Amino acid sequence: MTSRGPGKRVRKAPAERRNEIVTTAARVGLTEGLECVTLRRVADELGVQAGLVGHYFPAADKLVAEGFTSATMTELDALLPEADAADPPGTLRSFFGLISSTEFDNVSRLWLNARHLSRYRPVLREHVVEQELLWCRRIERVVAAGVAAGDFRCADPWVAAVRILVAIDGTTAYINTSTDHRAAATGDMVRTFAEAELGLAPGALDASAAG
Amino acid sequence: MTSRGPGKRVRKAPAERRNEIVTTAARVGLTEGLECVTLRRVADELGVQAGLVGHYFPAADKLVAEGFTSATMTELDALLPEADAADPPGTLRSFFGLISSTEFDNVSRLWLNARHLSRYRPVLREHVVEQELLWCRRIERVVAAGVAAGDFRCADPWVAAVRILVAIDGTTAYINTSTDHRAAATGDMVRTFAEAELGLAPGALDASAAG
DNA sequence: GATGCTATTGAGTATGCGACCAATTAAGCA
DNA sequence: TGCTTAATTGGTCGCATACTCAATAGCATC
Repeated sequence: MTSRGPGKRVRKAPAERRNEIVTTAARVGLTEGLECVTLRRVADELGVQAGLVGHYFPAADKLVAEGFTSATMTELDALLPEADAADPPGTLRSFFGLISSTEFDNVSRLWLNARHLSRYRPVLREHVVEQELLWCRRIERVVAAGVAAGDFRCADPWVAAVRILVAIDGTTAYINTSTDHRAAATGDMVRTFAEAELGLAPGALDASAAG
Repeated sequence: MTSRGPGKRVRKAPAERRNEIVTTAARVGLTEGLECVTLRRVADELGVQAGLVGHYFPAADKLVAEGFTSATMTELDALLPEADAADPPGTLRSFFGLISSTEFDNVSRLWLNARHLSRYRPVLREHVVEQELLWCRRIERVVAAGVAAGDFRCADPWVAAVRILVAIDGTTAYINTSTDHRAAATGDMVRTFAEAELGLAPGALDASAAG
């Protein structure tokens, strides 16, 4: 839909152009996979020539990596807004509710994608490691706040955050294969695991439960 | 090392040739990644022309899928031999010992690789789903045997097997990225989770412990 | 309105992939 | 021993990628 006639040029400020390139890369990466984030694909999406994208990203790896970071930062802010410090149990209830909906599927695919691709692309790997730490710290902060408020009970918020993320990544690992076969066994696994890890009663973090 | 002079032909029985092609694909896929399993790469490895591999696998997807299956079947037999039905706790102790060694890293990478690649390759996906079920059933059998012998206590061996695998896949998800950052928090997570799931005392499945 | 800077084009190179195929030749069989 | 079959060769083609670069043209400034 972003099509102009051939030859017609739209000249933009470098910062703006670069920004829309990264945003496009993020969208393509999130919906179709990081392998589809190519100079041509992003250029087509924006209705410009591939050479232009190549001008802003002389190494395509960097484009993929920045697209990934852009996508995950946006998603994290939607899942765990940095703003609300009050009511840690409510924050986690909302969080577990969101990640168990099908809208989170593309995010699961993106993480799986990025973690595998990091095997071959060092630039991407650095970004993935940084985002993993960022996500973990964001959860850690909520846990720590809950512990301080007397809502949660756990020895080490960092360890709890790591383990909760491990549980999440374990259940989402099957997003492209046998998700359905396992739904019965893993449906509430992450939430109940988190409740146990935080010294809560079963169901305490259930978003769909009354309360 | 598998180099012959140019033009020299070695004619083999179709079954034998096909078998060594699949075995080579498995090795390349396990050590370098399934993306490296190409007609040319496998042909070079065997010292034959690419056209020959294409003759046995008119669709390259099938080669990748069969290579994956070959690799995972071999690994599963090494981790959980079908033979030993006696001593379920001992079987699991050995299993957890093996998967926490660095020799299991390539297998972790392979699963991560295959689960992502399944997004784009339906033929591979079918094989991955089948292997996931196979691995799960193999664990389920050990759990069921342990329950029957009075060693373990759990409501549903299948559910327990699924959850143990989820824990494993969660911890191995970081194999290409920030494994080290998490080692402290996840080192014994799989084992202790399994012990809880099977109604065992902490450390009961520790291979390195005395006993 | 003219000028200079540079964002942007459009075509180029090189590499790797799967797929295809006629010619060759090794090996089994009559 | 000679014949037949088919495993194997050694190329080809089309397509997609990243990357390079001289030429072009939009925009701000004078």
